[in-house]
Amino acid sequence: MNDADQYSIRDLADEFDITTRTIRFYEDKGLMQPARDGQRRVYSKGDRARLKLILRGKRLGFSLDEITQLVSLYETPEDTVPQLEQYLETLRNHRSLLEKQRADIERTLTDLARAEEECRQALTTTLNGQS
DNA sequence: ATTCTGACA
DNA sequence: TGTCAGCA
Repeated sequence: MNDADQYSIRDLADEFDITTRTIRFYEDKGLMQPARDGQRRVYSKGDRARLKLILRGKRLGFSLDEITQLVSLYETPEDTVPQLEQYLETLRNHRSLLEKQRADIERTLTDLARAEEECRQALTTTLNGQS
């Protein structure tokens, strides 16, 4: 089911070490729209490239929503400038999200350190009182 | 044998 | 995303 530029869902699943379920999952999310041979899904080289992009986005920590934006860009090699600008915006939004999460983590860390210190003091105070 | 859709102890 | 079911 291969050789030319046609791939079965299994060909892609094996190639990218993912399950066929995962590929269908991405399709449900609108990330891919493979051709059909009756009910069977038939993937082109373009579909394979798209899946590659989806997987790359996932590795970079992008949400499926962000990946959807990135994939849509790939689908239109035409207007380069607008694409790059949109891509840049997606990257900025992602950076913004990560920085917010980092800020939240740091805040939680300081709160944790404070609680820990209060706990230590309460503990030593109690021990002193008992001895 | 393999894929597909739908569903969820 | 896994998995099981009931089809084709």
